[in-house]
Amino acid sequence: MTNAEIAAALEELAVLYQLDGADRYRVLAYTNSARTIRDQGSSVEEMALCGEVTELPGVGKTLEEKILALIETGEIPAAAKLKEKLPPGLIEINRIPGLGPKTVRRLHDELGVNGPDDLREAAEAGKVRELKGLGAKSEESILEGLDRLDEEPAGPQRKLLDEVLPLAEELVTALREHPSCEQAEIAGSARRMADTCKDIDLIATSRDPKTLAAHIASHETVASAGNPSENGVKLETQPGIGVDVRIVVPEAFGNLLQHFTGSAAHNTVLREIAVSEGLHVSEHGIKDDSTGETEAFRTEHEVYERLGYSYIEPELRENRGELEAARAGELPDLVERSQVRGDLHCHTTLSDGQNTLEEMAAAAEELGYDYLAITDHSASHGFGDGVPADVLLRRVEEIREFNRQEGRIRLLAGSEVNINADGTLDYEDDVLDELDWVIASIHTGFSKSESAMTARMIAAIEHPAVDCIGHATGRLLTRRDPYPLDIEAALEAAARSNTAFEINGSPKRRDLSDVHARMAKAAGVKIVLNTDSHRVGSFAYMRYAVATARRAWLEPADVLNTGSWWK
DNA sequence: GCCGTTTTCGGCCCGACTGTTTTCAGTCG
Repeated sequence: MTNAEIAAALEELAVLYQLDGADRYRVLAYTNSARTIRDQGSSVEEMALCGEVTELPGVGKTLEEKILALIETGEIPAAAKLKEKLPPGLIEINRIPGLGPKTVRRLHDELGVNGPDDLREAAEAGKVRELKGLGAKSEESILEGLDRLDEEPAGPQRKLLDEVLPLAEELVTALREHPSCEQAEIAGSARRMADTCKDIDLIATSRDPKTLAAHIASHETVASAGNPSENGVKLETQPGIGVDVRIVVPEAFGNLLQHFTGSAAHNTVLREIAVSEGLHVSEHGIKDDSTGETEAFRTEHEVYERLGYSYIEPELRENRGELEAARAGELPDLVERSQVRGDLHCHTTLSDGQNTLEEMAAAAEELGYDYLAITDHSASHGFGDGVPADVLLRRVEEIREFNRQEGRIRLLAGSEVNINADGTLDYEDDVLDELDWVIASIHTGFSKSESAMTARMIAAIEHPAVDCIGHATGRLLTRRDPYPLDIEAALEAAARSNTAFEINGSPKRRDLSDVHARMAKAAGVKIVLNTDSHRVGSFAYMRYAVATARRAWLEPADVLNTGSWWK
């Protein structure tokens, strides 16, 4: 059972408890533990079976028992029991924005609503507005919510970071250009460079906040806007991405930025610790119990300093140990984009790329790189663009020829070799020996068992010609789950055989993930930051590879391509 | 349900907005 499946079961139980009217802190305990479990890189099932699951923060005896029952029987008895009492349709309507568990429960108890169909019927008959505390507006928004539920049965789709960031940057520029704006920044998950974002958070300071809010609400990308107020405005953009703009006075810019950068988990724990020290943290400032005064700060550095931490980079703010490390002065010196000296994964027109070798080389020179590995697909790659061994060897000659030119980027003759179903590679060893750089990747046969996939990958890792494993888990964010793989076993093998793993910077991959890349570092495996570019424009994806590396706490020394060509 | 340098009970982050109400509960981030 995967961590995601365990987390989903606990989240479902949290919703059921909520609908059942349970104490909110009990519900919170389930939600928090679900998040912790989803964030774990290694198998929580294994931890549970070894009796170690209570070592996870927020997981105690009761949760251990429920997780074990889930693993052994496929369900949690408490959840099964609640499901008999509460129709599954209630969980469904609980997803309607503005409809929380309390209201859902009342709709069930007082109107006999068991799901979306009942709810629609009751709303259309004007029954909902008769409930105390609900009125015509609530009824209307419920009907709208029901329509949207039909449109998006899987729930609101999170957007990839590269869909969100350019829009966020455009809007923040528009804010800065307004005369009443003093400062504006992107906050939220986009600033933390998360894999996906639900919406965009922008923050700004102004002496005339209402005017600034109205200004941004009239931006050309905005489809509709809420009421601009002193505190900001909510926007819905043409691409369907929601934007939350918050505005405060300049004196509290640091507090606001810290608050809205999050994550929720980071802020919650930060505030809990602060409370135990007599301090109350909010977006407006830090209130000190001993003086009763609230102090505002212009910068985040000052906010963290006041709370006893060194400055924590946004990418680290996920409650994954950064607060403890910041107290102890043990935060990593994170790798930066400017330290990357070459890209070691790209394709040309020889396989499925859109640009020629010369064009890719010139683009990499533009970026100031010292070297670029040309890694077209190998012999058996599907889609009719495989590269037979003799064609590859001619390409190697071409690259040697290129490298004889004075003053040009150093090209590495490489390949992205397919890992066959049996763990062998699809070029002969004598062909691989001609190459400077070999990435091995799995492109087919994702449906095998975990043990088969792991054995297959370890065979490739241990192949003496393989330098690096490409997009190791095969995940496509928001579209395809990773294939089953024992990542710990793979990393152990890689550490033994001195094989690197890439962080593939394509925004739809980000593979290795931040969690896995951090495990790689702990296992002593070197990381390569790559773009897997199929056209010159995609070299810009290095930004996302670096972002994942930073979220994985990687320092320059953990990343091979911060150095000169070493082979 | 979890947790502990206020430790085995009694707490548990903070504030804005919405829709409904004349002071607030529920929801959201």
